[in-house]
Amino acid sequence: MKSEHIPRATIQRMAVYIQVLEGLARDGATVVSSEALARTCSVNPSQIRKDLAYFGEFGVRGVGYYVQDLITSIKQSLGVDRVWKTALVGVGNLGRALLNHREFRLRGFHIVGAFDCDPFKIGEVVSGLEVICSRRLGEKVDELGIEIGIITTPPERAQRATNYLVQAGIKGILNFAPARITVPEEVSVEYVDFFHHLYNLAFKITLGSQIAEDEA
Amino acid sequence: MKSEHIPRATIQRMAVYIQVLEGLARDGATVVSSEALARTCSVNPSQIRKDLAYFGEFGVRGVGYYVQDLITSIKQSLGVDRVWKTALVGVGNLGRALLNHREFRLRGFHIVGAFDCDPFKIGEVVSGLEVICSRRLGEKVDELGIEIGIITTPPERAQRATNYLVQAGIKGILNFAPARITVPEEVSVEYVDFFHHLYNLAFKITLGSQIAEDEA
DNA sequence: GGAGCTTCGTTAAAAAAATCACAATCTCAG
DNA sequence: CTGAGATTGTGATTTTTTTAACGAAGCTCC
Repeated sequence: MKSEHIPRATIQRMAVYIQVLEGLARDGATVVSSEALARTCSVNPSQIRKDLAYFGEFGVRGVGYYVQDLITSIKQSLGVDRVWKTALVGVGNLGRALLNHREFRLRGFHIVGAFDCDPFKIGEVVSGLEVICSRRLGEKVDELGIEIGIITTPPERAQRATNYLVQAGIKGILNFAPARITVPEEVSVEYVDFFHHLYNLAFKITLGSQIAEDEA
Repeated sequence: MKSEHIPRATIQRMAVYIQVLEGLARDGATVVSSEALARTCSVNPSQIRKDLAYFGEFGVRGVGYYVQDLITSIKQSLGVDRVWKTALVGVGNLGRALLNHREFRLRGFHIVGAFDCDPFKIGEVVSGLEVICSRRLGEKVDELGIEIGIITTPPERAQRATNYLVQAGIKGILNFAPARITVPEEVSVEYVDFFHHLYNLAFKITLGSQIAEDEA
């Protein structure tokens, strides 16, 4: 099929598929059917086939999908079959935790610069990286070939960090700060907000008990 | 309206509305129209009115929404107008960062227990909490009135942590481990996965440059 | 107190997404 | 080499979600 417009929801699910497929690969599975994969991901089998069809034909009729090949194909399709260099802005609790998080490197996202505007933090070495003044983002982004910025500042400093990153010519931002940020159209933003998820959870739990009460 | 079924997407947006409204409140705004709110959230004004209508009538025709009242109403609707007690399982880098994260308490999510299965960590005090053996989750969940579990273990230990939490009678789980977990139907799960967001970002950036190339 | 302006809540229409259903095609056994 | 069984890819259908349109309702100013 290889369609033009790909639903946002599809992309989101692709990441889930990768996660599950990698688990299957660890467990030694070589082939998986859309039905089996669907069960683990809690989606409809047709959904999976349709999602994959947006990117190409990866399956074998009568057989299913070869796990390793599918992982590779999906990663290629998403553009995560290569190394992405990132800069982290805001070396607080969360920032430090992310800098020490091995998984980033494992998944091809290399944090190659750590930035902060606090003079007491500048010069400190965290996880092998010297903390650099945020004002120097421009030169460093060029020098190190950074494409993605990770914001872990407090909310009130998120927009300033954004501005530095945008000015430096970054292409995408992963924002952990609990604040909306504004960027020019050509820059992509993704928000990671624990509280969104906690709110969802609280709502589901509250609703669940409400329904239970109604039924009783 | 006060409808039965509320779209998942609506709930997700509610969290965004709260975030933006709290920003507006900080800036001293007392009233906001659906149109103004929509612009900041990058959604359609009708969308906002419809989303809010699922929960009740919060606006005043000809005026808009009173910011503080709306925040309160939304929080009530979502069930986050109270304290939720949570337990964190997995005191690694990320776990420590979350334990030290003031924002949790601020938003009504109190982490009242820290658990780990590593004997070297048990007994250690992190952010005022003594790390307790994961096996003792059952007694502690009861004793402390914990309703939500936060998993920050490595992926291979996520299911075990889940089992302890489920057995302890937890109602919801926020899973930071990059692995799918299985739970009984009555337990809700939310996944926080940075890499899902990074994958989305990578895809958007890749696609963006592809389109640019096509157009050029 | 009422005309005019504004903005909500809600119904109707449009668009998008998910699901179904089945032809196409692959494997494998005999 | 053929037929049975399995499972994909995709067009058709259904469901859900989003957007548009408009009547109802409140404020302001005369």
